[in-house]
Amino acid sequence: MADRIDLVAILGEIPFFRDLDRRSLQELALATRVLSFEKGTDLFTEGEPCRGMFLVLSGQVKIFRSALSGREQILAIETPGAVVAELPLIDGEPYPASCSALADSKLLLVPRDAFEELLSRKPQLALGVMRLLGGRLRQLVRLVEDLSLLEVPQRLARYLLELSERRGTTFRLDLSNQEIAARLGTVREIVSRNLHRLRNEGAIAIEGREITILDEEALRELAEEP
Amino acid sequence: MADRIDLVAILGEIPFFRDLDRRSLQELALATRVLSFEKGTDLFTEGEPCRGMFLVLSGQVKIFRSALSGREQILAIETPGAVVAELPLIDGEPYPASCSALADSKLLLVPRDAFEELLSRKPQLALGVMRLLGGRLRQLVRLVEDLSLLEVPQRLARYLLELSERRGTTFRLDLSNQEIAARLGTVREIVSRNLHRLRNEGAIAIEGREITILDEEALRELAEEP
DNA sequence: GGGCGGCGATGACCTGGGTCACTCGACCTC
DNA sequence: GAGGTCGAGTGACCCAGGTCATCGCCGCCC
Repeated sequence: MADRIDLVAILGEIPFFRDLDRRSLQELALATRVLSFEKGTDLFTEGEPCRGMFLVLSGQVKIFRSALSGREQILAIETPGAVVAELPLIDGEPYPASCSALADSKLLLVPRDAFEELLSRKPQLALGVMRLLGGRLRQLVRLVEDLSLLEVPQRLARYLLELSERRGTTFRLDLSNQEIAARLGTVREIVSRNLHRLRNEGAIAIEGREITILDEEALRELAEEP
Repeated sequence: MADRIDLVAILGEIPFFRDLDRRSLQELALATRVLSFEKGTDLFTEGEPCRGMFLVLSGQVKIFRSALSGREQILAIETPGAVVAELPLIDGEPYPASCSALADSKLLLVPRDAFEELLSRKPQLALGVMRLLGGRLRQLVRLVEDLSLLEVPQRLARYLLELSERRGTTFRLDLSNQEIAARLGTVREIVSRNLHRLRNEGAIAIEGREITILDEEALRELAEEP
């Protein structure tokens, strides 16, 4: 029961459930289930029919597409508070990408029918979904631009700048080179080499997985288009 | 006046205006303006604040991001009946990409405030917008996958298959190599070479800008991941 | 009719970055 | 403490595809 109370509070925090009345939140909470995933396990796979949408409670998950060759491209990494897989839920199509846990994670599963029922009763919910999709769309447009119009060193520089913006001038890489590569659209070795190139040029310092931005200006310069 | 009647009919055809009542359609039509763009002219540029959303009446427009180098990546090509630039309209942010006319085109401009006003009065409109955004999102996920996980010959093969699906086994390329390249994420020369490679392998025939698919099986094979 | 601009084709060249093959160190387990 | 696993680092090699330069065709406009 204490559990249930928590859920209502948590649901209320999600941007697009925020202005739902308490009663609806409670009903929604009841339809919902907490699932745990160990690091490395799949939540769902591209093409699978949709079970429902997830809400990240703890941990971290990646959304990605993978090639037969084994290479994969990460579309997004989601942390607590984020919603995952709302898209198949609204159009009824299969999941467009796969999702797996980057760390041990707990997710709340919102089953499809519960959400649909709620949506039909509270059409203003669609406004929130709309904004969420809008955000994703902008993110993907940026990704497309990176992949198509920039070279790897620039993508890496942008990635590091992004991290330092959120976590200060010195921070630790919480992803393996493998995963950074999957995010940037390249392979492990190239990430390694380019990190060291940046170090040799004096732009950053590396100690284990700790990165310190030494010359932000240089990084920004590098992050510009050619 | 005849003009006005037409607009109502046209608006009614758009998926997410379809179940709007006649009165709202008429009001919307009144707020709206038809604009003409010559081939090659810009409708808007990335980063610009949003004037409103467009509805393609005739012609064809491309949505793209461009690099300083002059290279560009086409995100989508929109034909009559399609809606363009709904995203900045719903989140209030600037246009995320540029848009220009691939052919002489007429577009209907739906000003931001008219749409917002309508949306707030008819929240179920958001359902349609939601579906529209969902479609775009799927499209972009596919684009990301193509760019990151496939090589140019595969992208080209997929592109040709896509065209032939819509227009039969023989069709004409209505885009220049330049633009096909921008769509596939490469450059003009590479498109030219790969088209001829496909011809040499007997998969297609080329006569000017007419393409005939000779060996669909081979094309499909090539379009597979490596 | 001659000159010009746009587009496609094509050869020569270059290089970013992907692939392969190892090595090394950290950590875990038996 | 031997062996196994996992991730990082690195050198050697290679090739898809991007760049540059040139040519030829067609249509258009003085």
